Amino acid sequence: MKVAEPTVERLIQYYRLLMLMKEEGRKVVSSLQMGEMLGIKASQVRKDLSYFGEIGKRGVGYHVNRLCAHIENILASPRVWHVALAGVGNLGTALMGHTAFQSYKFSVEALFDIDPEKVGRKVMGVECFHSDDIARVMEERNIEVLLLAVPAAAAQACVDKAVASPTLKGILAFTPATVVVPERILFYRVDIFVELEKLLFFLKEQEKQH
Amino acid sequence: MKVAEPTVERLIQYYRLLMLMKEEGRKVVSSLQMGEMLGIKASQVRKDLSYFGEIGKRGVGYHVNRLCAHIENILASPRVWHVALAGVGNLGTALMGHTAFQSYKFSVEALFDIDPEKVGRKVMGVECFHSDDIARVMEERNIEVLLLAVPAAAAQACVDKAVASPTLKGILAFTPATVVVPERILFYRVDIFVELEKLLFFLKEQEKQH
DNA sequence: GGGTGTGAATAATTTCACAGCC
DNA sequence: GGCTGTGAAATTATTCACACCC
Repeated sequence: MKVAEPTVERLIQYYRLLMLMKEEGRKVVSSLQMGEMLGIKASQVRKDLSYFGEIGKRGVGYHVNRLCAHIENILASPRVWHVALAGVGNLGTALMGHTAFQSYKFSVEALFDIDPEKVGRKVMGVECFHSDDIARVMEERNIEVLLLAVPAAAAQACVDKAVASPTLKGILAFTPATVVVPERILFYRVDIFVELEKLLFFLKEQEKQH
Repeated sequence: MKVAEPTVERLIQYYRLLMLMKEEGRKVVSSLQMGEMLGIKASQVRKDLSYFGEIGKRGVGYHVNRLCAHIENILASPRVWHVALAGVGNLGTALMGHTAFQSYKFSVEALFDIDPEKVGRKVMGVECFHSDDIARVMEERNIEVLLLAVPAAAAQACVDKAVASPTLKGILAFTPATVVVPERILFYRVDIFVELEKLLFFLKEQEKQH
């Protein structure tokens, strides 16, 4: 069955919320309550959850533990993905240090940078290689996902090197740079400045209506 | 006229691309060429641009400088927004240090943290206050936008304090934490881990089809 | 020929509304 | 009475296809 991207995005949010509720010892939750906490309509919550079978109880709601396990199962990885991080600057370090980055779904198998201070060292327990060796190291270590946290000017060159490794399947970029990626590679982007621009734009629009 | 969010998002991308082309001295570009560089269909590019009047030339394409100025005008701020950054950790510092953060559209008027090492000091030229004083400082300095880069556990408390300032109009959050925000506040989120989860999810789905 | 602008068609996504069950 | 599950309706967003202009 094919699942739409907005649905996946919300499932992840439901899952996070349910984990919190689980910790609090909460047993049952309704679609309305979940929706209110996440800014989503109750009907949307129910629709999303209904794609994967009848998991709630009519007149009652959803059993927190059960729903949690259910979503976990939907989102589960068949195996641990090998990922690499290119760009061990402030942003890269912030990512690596983040608790949510300690996931059982992937393991960081290599770092890449061009700073001689970092190349050859281990940073947070992971070996750092020179960016020139991206293709070789990625292939050797069977790395499937590249996290791109390099400066904008270096982004395209990095991608071109990574794409040379037949193991590469997906890229998650943190750069505002425009990069061209072959069709076969899944490409996602987290763009802080686009979001900020959008926020300012709609703030302006809002203001226009007095 | 109301502009849809996906359109605004793409306009920002067109703008970035055009800036690069401008630097390269390129004079003219077609919707097909822009689309190819951004992974967007040519018809989508044309539709987006047509919302704001006829700016291209049939049989020729778009004049780079002219289109650039045109989009700049659409996205322009009526004034400089006052923003504050809560959470001066690795991520916050990475943000502040980023070149794209030096924008004429907003100015960072205050930082907030709870680390005594930082409170009372200036970090990258901006005063850092204790998070307890968020409401007061935001009101004093007429701060309209809060960038939230605090740890997940502190996010809701920070928002609650910020919301107490009548000057607050929008929040851009970098935390995966679920936070509840009043309706009147524009809320945007940049969620690295959601994007990573989505990437892994669709990688898995792709793999399922052998 | 080449490329825009745009109404119409299609596709994707959300919301409604209500039957059905606890 | 309360809340889920879900077709149908509504809304939103994308893509097509072609008239029109350079």
